[in-house]
Amino acid sequence: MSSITWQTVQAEALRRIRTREWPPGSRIPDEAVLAAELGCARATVNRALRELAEAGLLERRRKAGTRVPLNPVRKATFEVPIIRQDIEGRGLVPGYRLLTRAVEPAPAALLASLPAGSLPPGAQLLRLRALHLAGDAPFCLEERWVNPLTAPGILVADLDGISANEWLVQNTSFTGGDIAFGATNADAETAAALDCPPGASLFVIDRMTRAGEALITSVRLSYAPGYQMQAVI
Amino acid sequence: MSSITWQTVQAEALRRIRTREWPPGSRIPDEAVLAAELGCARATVNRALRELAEAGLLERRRKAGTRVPLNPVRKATFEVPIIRQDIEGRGLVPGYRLLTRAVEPAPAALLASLPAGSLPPGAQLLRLRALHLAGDAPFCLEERWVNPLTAPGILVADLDGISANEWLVQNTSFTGGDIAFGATNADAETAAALDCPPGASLFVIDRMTRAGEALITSVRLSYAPGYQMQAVI
DNA sequence: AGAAATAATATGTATAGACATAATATCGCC
DNA sequence: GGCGATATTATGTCTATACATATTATTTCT
Repeated sequence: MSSITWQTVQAEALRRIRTREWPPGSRIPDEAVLAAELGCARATVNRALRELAEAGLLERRRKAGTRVPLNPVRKATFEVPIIRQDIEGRGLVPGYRLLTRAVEPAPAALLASLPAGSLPPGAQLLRLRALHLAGDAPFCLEERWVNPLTAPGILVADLDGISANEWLVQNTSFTGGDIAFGATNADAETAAALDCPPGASLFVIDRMTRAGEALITSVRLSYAPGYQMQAVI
Repeated sequence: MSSITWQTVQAEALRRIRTREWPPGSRIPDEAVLAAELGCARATVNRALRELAEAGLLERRRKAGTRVPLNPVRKATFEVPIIRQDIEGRGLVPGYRLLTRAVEPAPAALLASLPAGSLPPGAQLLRLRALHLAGDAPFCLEERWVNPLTAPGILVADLDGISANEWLVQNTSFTGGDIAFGATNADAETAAALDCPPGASLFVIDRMTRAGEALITSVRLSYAPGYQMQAVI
């Protein structure tokens, strides 16, 4: 029909940014002007530019207009797959083994890393250690604390066959959380579990999820040496 | 006025997903139905649900309707800051030191990791090794290959005071790339540069950016022990 | 001059209506 | 029953218009 889609407009805007027809730091024409120039409605231009702004390629402010940032802060998006799906996606057969299971008071190290109010004083948490396998090889060691108050049913759930993460995804509703990536040298216990030399460099994900203010679960995933996590820019 | 914004609709949809009023696997009401129920236009519902689908919390297909996925693949977005800004954001004073600079043929290891056509046969690349400092402490070792064909001017650029990354961001236009995170044990040379024990576990980012098919730059960033990268879910 | 009130303006968003598109369901035919 | 053509349907998108909102520019007042 009109053949001018928001994708068309977006591509054209991208082209002008990349060719420096719109140089870094400069202000670009108003939506209304672009709409007239490109022959489409302002809403179409709006959608195109809004998405570019969300991606960090433009900066928009009411009344001040739209500018090409001098130092674009590019945003990358990555998917946080369930480990089983991650393994399957690599063409391997996923396995899961629960190593230890206990109910313990929250350790000081965990309490220190949480904002106040995440846990009631003296809270008892479910502590899990489990190993994810890819084929016959260890893939990832999971060390997890679960708050039974926000994950009711976890204490009686059968976690021998299903990963706690999958149980939580299906049975709780989190409203937020954060995630951090890092690296650490394998300690003796971890090395034994992952069947790698002590001191080997492991990719580590620390993840915390909340329901409102309250902690649902905190987990550290230590991946076997060589693991890489991919993302697109 | 109407007071029903797309954010309102989105929040309500999120609530229904979280409370399992819309259980995993189920199909949710059509846009038109929701619009009537909530008292807004279909376009408003569309924007709310579209964003949830982009975040992985809903699955939408024409004619088939909208469903709550059984296994939501949550997507997390993180910002890829310029290292200098990363250091400043941690409240430290950034520093930069160019260690070595040479023009060499592309090494086999790099060629192997690139798709065919990324580089002409026998291409000469600029090889850089540089150290980023936070205060007086080493922060990150940068090992980079730059393709002068897609980064014209790089061979005569003054890279002693400015990071090659910043030069590239300001002087080239990339159309895509990919990024991978991993961990590795510090080799002797890297350990010396980062002032850490050999074998220490380092967080590593491998990043490649392209202009169309052609390589612009490939870089490995090895962060000093203890570095963590944060993201929000 | 400096501060406070006011006007102007670009983006942000809502709406109703229309058509496009992809996927599914149904019908007719062999 | 199986297959292919056709109808149906939910989402995807564009348009024109209107009003909201944040921010900047201007004017007015002291």
